[in-house]
Amino acid sequence: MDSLQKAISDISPLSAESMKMFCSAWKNWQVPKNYFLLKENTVSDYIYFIRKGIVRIYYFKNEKEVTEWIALDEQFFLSITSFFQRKPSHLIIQTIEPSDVYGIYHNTLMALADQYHDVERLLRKMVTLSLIFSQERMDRIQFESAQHRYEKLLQTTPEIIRRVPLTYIASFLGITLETLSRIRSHK
Amino acid sequence: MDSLQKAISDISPLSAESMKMFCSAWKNWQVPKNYFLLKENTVSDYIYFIRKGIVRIYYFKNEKEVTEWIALDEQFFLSITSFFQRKPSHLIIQTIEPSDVYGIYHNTLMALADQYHDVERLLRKMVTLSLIFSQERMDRIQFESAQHRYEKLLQTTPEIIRRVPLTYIASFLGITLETLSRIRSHK
DNA sequence: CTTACTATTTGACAAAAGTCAACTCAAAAT
DNA sequence: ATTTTGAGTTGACTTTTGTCAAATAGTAAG
Repeated sequence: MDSLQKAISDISPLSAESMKMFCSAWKNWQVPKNYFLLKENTVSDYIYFIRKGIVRIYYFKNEKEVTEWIALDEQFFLSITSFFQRKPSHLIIQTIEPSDVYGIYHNTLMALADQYHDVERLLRKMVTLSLIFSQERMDRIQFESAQHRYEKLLQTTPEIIRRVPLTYIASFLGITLETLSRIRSHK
Repeated sequence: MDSLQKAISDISPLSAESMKMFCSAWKNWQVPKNYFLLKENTVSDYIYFIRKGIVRIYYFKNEKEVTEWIALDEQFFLSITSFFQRKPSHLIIQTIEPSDVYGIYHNTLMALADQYHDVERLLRKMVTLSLIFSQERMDRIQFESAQHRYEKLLQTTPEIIRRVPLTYIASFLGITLETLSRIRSHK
């Protein structure tokens, strides 16, 4: 529970009581490789935190898989649209490695956010951080070459390249597997 | 003040007291065309609401203007990074038409969010909505053809195409002016 | 009504990335 | 040990969009 608690505190401090209530609301699962945390057309009930392992979040667009996000190392992740709007998800969340995952149930979280002002604030800050990531990512995808995007990923999260199959990395970078392969062989 | 209040209520209801305090915290400006609401390298102090008029939010990338967002018709807008992280903005916000604009000051908003739980919740919901837009936009830019993106914009917000110069629309769609011109002439 | 300026269009060519198919290599299964 | 399978690479070719330059249309100012 320790690393989750730290991740929370890093985003926004909570009072002792809120922290106690909030932390104890998370469930923990040990899930194998290729396990589905969220299946297509299901309403997503959890915000997750990955303590160890890797998951990818993807969807199908014209029969092809598009990787929207890859989470590892003490990161939070969720299907934003489905979780907050309570709609069936077009996103799929699947582990890439055996993983140690925490999750907080939608209704539980919302009840806590209603009850504790500081939990609501924490939630707001979490969403704000996601938004900042999302904008940065969009900027990169729109205006930087595939090569540059790959190099950036290599620089910021080399872990991903070591632990995730290239097919997924390619689609995370918004390019085809072949293009990625060519970029990699250029030196 | 009416249309602002409606826009707020549509996102999240506020108690009578919160609503009164919150609404009265907004300032109003009538600004001419081409007016800068936010200049480069300035910390952004406001969340804005545009009651009438149009603004565009853009930045420079390799000496070229990139339009990140175009807001019109009762929309909220802001420089997310700068406003929330209190960092000088690489974004520029400029009106495209004479506009009727409301703004709430950073410290005022944060004080209200601290004081009133429901204002914090409203803020969280606003950020969540932005995040959903941002993700949808990224998906479109990454996986739909320029033509498709243009048609979608034409369908959803034809207002923008009527009232905004094509240069800005092109860069909002993530394409060059020439490409946009060709798409338009194809029928 | 002209001039000057800006916005938009068009053409010729180049670059980036995608598509499809064949091939290599290594790991897993028999 | 051999076969099967899946991941990744490579080649040839196509498509989409960008770039640069020139032409045209549109608008505002004198």
